[in-house]
Parts: sequence; C-alpha cells; structure tokens
Amino acid sequence: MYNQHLLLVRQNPIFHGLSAQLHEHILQHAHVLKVEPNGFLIRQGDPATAFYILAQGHIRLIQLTPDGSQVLLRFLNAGQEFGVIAVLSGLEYPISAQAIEHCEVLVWEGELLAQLMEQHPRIGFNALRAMAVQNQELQRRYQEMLTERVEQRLAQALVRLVRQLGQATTEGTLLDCPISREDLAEMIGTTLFTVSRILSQWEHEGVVEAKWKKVLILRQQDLERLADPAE
Amino acid sequence: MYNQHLLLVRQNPIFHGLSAQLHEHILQHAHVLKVEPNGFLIRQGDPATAFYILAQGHIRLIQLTPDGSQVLLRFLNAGQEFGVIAVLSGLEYPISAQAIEHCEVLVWEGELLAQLMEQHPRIGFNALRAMAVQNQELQRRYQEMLTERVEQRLAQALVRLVRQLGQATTEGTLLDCPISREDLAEMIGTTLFTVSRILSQWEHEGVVEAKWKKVLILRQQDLERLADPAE
DNA sequence: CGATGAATTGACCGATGTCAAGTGGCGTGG
DNA sequence: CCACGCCACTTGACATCGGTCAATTCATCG
Repeated sequence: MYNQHLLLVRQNPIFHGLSAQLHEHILQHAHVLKVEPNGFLIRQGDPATAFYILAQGHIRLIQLTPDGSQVLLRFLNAGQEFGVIAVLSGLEYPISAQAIEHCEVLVWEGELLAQLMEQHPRIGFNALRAMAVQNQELQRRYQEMLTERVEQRLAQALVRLVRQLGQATTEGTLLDCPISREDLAEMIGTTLFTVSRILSQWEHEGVVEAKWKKVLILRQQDLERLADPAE
Repeated sequence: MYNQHLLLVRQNPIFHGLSAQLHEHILQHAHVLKVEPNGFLIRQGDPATAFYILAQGHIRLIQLTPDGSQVLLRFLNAGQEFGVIAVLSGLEYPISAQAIEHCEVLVWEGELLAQLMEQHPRIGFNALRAMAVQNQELQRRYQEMLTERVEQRLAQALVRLVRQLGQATTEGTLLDCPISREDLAEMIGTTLFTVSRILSQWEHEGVVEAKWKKVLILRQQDLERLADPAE
C-alpha cells in the first residue's frame, strides 16, 4: 500500500528528478481520501487549496455552463495528478472533478507544495511543463472544435480515449471505463442523439462495436483516418 | 526609451514582486527586435527558445490546422508577454505570432530566464500563475465554443476585444487595431459571411457600427446581453 | 419482474455553411 | 491627381449538417 503510493509519487511528472529521500518525505505529508462513485472530489468554484494524485479509479473533469449544460474536458487515470494551481494563492478551481467508480486519492495541501517548490526549483519547472503540455493539448482541441465536423471530432475523441484508456482484447481495443453516449456528446459539443447515430453507422461499417456504456474499437486505423483525413 | 522598456519589465506579471535592481538587471539582458507588418515573430513548430514582451504594436496569435485553415487565438497588446514555455527545454511553440502593424519586441533567451527562475522562485510562481490564468481563460472559451451559437460567440469575442483593445470615442468604443470580418470568423469558428450577416443585423439594431476593418461598439450593454443571455 | 436510465431511430426544421454575384473603399502606378 | 484594380465586404439562393422532440427498445439493478 505504502509502496504503491510511493510509486505514484515517484512516477508523477511533477516529482520527476527528485531524490528518493525527498519522494518519501513528500509522501509522508499526503493524506488519503476515498470518494464514492458519482461523488465530487472538487466542485467548480471551490478555492484551490489542494493538490491531488489519483491512486485508484477514474475521474471525470467537467465544466458547468451558466445555462446548466456541461462540458466534459477529460478523464483522469490512476497515476495522473490534478490541481497544480493549488500552489498559487487566491485561485479557484475552474472545473469539477467527479468520481466515476470508487476512487482513492492522495492529497497535499497547496501551501505545503508551495514551500517544497521554493526549496526545490525542479518541482516548479515540472509543474510549469505539466501546465504547458496541458495548455497545448487544450489549444489543439480548441482548434479542432472550431474547424471540424462532428463525425471527425468524435473520431478524435475516441482515438484519444483509446490512447488513454485502451485495453487490448482478443476482439479489439476496449475502453476500460464506462462512458455513455452522453459523455461522448459532452466531450465534443454535440447531442447524445448524434453520437448514437454516428456510432451506429460505424458499427455497420465494422469500425467499432457500440456496447452498453462501452465502446470496442475494431479497426483503429480506420478510426484514425476518420479523425485526420489529411493523412 | 530605456525607461519605457524598464516600465514594461516592471509591470509585466512575470516579473512582479522583484526588486527594482533585479528589474534593471533583467532588462540589461534583453535584446530589442523589430518586426514588419505581416511578418512572423514566431512560426508554429519552431523550437521554443525565447521569451518575449511586446513593446509596441499588435500581434495576432494564430494556429494553422493541417488542412490549411487557421484559428485566431488572441491578440497581443503592448505590454503583454509571450513564450513563457521557453524556460523549458525541448518544447516547440504551438502557434505562430504575426505582427499586424510595425512591432517592437523585447526578447530574452529562454535559458537565461530559466537561470533567473532558479535563483528567484517568485518568477516561477508568477509564470505558473500566468499560465494558469491563460489556461482557465482558454477552458472557458472552449466550453463556450462547444455549447453556444455563432451569434453569441461573436458577441463574446467582441466583448473581450473591447476589454482588451477598446478605446473610448465620442460615439462609442472603438477597437484600436484593424480586424477584418475574416479575423472575427477565425476567432469563433465560423465563416466571414456569417460574421458579416450578424454585424449587419446588429448595425440595423443600432448596437454596433461595422466599418472598414474596424468595429465601433455603440451599446456595449446590449452586446453583453447578447454574449451572456443568462444575466 | 418491474422500474429506471441508456440507447436507438424517425420526422422535422432551423442555423449556418457554400457559392456566386455585386458593391465599395483604398492604394498604387501612371 | 486620377483611374484602375484589388481586396474587404455585402447580400441572396440554396443545401445540409446536426439539433430537437417523440416513440420505442434494451440493459441493468433492485
């Protein structure tokens, strides 16, 4: 258990390049938190005071719009961190984090992390790099949303999900986390109806198999071609 | 001249909270660069090796898509910084920076800034905060693009532009930087035709006045209501 | 086995993209 | 300084993608 958590700290990009000793020191300051399925780890608008690494389960990062609809930004895997901005004072979380299954999370006080960052510049660089990478990813998706059709956007979302959550099976690649049609719709800014229609069509063509809250990818290459016709 | 540049360094968020002495030291390591109208300060894909503060003029940050169209992410004002990621090694600029008018830019080597950051943690925090704020802004726009209609998105884009570039005149607020219908279209993911139509309609209603490469906002409140009907 | 929530499918229509034609302001070269 | 040409812009006609809503079927769970 302890060793498992230590591994998470050691392998997280934020703590790369630090001494084994420091890793242990960091872990000793962590709390462990459990979250029920559908429970909220964080609510949009909360003051950002804690930094998290997900130890177990899956989490959805969602953004509520003023008119009540929502946007699904991304999923969090075991091992992924979240809430780096807690090292800065006075900010709010811009999104909510909702557990999909039963989750276990390592938690640090933002202030503590800030102190560590002052003593170990490497952590600051790591944090900056993590944010930069995320920013670039978001910019790219922004561009895709502005310039591409729904079908293409859905293909792109699925390709990304396969990379993040894909699990090889004898039949193809399965997403190992329950994802409804509505989730997919909220990721690409469309309706569950349109998602359903497109998946049905792809199923006819033999590219994917649309299951109950699951998607099985049969021909990933075809999907990638749909996602990026230029190639 | 020197004093003007010093002011830019002093007032830039990245260098907040540092000693006057350090500000001067930083400025002494800056180069000055001039860019012709339509010239590129940075091209998407270049290795990120330099950090910039715009001293004079306006710059468009654009992103080229694989299929040749482009997305306009934002404009840079005199005083605004750009390219913080240059302190990190191995990254590429994800976007291009194109001068609109004749521009003057302060430039620092990324490595130099990295050294400064190691000695002065405050710079790292400032950089992190700047990226976080930008990230939040981008996330919000992402959400808006996914959930809102073209008319609303255009209103939002204009409201933002007014805040950034607005100049009060006797008739209303004018954007002090030439912006074509196509620019607006590329900001919100539509076509120049649709932008033209919507502006014409608003002009009939007396909300704005659509000029040659300019927009004059007559009734900002109405525009804000269009941008955010919830209020 | 019934209740509940997820998914499918069809009919309809409206917002917005596409394309073509025309207008008008601005700059350049004679 | 004028005239030409270019480029930004406008407007109309038309097509279509994809949103909306309703009816139905299907899994899963108690």
